Amino acid sequence: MHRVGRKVATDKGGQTKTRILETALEMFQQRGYEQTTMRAIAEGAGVSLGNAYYYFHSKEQLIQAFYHRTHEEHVSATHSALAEESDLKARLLEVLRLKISTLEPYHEFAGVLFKTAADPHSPLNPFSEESDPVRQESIQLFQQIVEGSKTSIPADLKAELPYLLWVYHMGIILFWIHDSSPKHKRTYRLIDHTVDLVSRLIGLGSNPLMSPLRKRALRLVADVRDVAGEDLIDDEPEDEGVEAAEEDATSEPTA
Amino acid sequence: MHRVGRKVATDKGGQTKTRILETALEMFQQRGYEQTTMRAIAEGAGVSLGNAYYYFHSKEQLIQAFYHRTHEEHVSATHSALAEESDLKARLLEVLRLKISTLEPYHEFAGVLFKTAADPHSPLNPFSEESDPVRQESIQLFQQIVEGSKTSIPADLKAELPYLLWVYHMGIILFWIHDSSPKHKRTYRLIDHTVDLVSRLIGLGSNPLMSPLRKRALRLVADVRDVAGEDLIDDEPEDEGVEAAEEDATSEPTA
DNA sequence: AGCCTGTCTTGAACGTGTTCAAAACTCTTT
DNA sequence: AAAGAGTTTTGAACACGTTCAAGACAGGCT
Repeated sequence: MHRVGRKVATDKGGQTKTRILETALEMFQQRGYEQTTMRAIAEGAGVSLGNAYYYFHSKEQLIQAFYHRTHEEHVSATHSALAEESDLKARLLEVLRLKISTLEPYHEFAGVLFKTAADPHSPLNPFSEESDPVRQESIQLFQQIVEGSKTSIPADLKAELPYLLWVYHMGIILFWIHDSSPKHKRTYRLIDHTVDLVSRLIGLGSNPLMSPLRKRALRLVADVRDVAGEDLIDDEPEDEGVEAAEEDATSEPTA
Repeated sequence: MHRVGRKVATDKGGQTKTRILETALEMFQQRGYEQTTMRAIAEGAGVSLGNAYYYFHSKEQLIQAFYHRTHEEHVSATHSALAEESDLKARLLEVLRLKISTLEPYHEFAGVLFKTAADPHSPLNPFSEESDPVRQESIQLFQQIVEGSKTSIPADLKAELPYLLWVYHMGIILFWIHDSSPKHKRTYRLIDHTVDLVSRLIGLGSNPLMSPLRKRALRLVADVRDVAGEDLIDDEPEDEGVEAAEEDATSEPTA
């Protein structure tokens, strides 16, 4: 409990752990996720089946480890570009492109990434409280993109932007997974077009005239961000939930 | 091969099939998806394990059957409202609310619905060619909403709108799955707010002044809609895919 | 040296989704 | 009736993810 550095000298455990992960990723890359069995991974890494489970509580956890690792690769690949460029649009563009090229070797396998990300209990899920470190870290990168840029953005939007961009980037990845065009041209094109669109939207949203609309939209986003959270009861509990719509502040009919 | 009506008289097969589905849904509702075993379903339906697989090739297929069934319930629940109301916003609002209330009994279990929907090979996946009848039918409902409304909408937008609304409605469901507020108040509130937003956007997009922006956006949507499709090669194959961005027609800088 | 308390490793077992060859059934035709 | 051609049903077997009790392997302590 008190003594810390004991295994630190050799770190046998850590070594086996990475050996297992390494083997797993390699096999995932070649045979795909479903085709790769835990037994095969264990054998490939030269350990027993039970031992693999000692380090990774489930097969799914290997995916998270994968996501974490590629995330770190991405961050370091992104480092120099973020240091030089200060234009928000250019930063975003570069970061997204690098994300795709980082994931490149795993295109075949990456499908499962989303199958698990959509799972309500997965930490990669866009909703539910963002307690998980993986997601936090991932969102932080987009915070850096925003913070480090010269573009001036209203405080409220600036606060929500990292999360929004993260969701956007997840969408790009989802597209890429299905993109079977040569060299994933369509994905890169989509990035070009949407980054342009997004940066325009940010510009628009920063316009003082847009303030009321922006505030309205941001309230919505904040509301959506963590559904799993508290059970806010700001209304009388007597309510069918299916017939209270025609009252609303801050709204004037348009259509 | 030539004779058609043989089993039609008794339809023994069909009966067992629905019996199995019925049992499955009931069990899913009570014990959840993972907790419910195929063996339990078979036993509950009074058939052998192998027989259950004769009618449903996989456990996942039961989810699709579930989706299909609730979709039909939803359609019929929606029928009268769509006949009476002609305002687009009101139509959309009602249809979404009814969707949630139709799914209501399956809130606990519905999580897996999305776990599979995100799977690249699932027919519920928003991308990949929409060859599947389930999704087609589902989108058709939104087409009815649009077609049957008095609101005037530009043709190009009108064409893409059903798909867009379908994706939007999937988002609402995803939110609802995570919504643990009493009576799913937050979901109904989200519907109110977003429907308002969406209908305004449609109004905006129908404004002649917005034509260029709308066209641009719609091109993007059409491009996204079916990624799995053709491998369009409209460029020279010599390209790294990571450095062609600063050329673009139909765009004037804004920010 | 011998214990002791942790970490690490093993192999067998369990439960579950899925497959399949063979049996049972049903209706039509001879 | 009997034979034949579907269709439906069965039960056993397989593969895989996961669990767990037990053992092996470290140090550090007396």
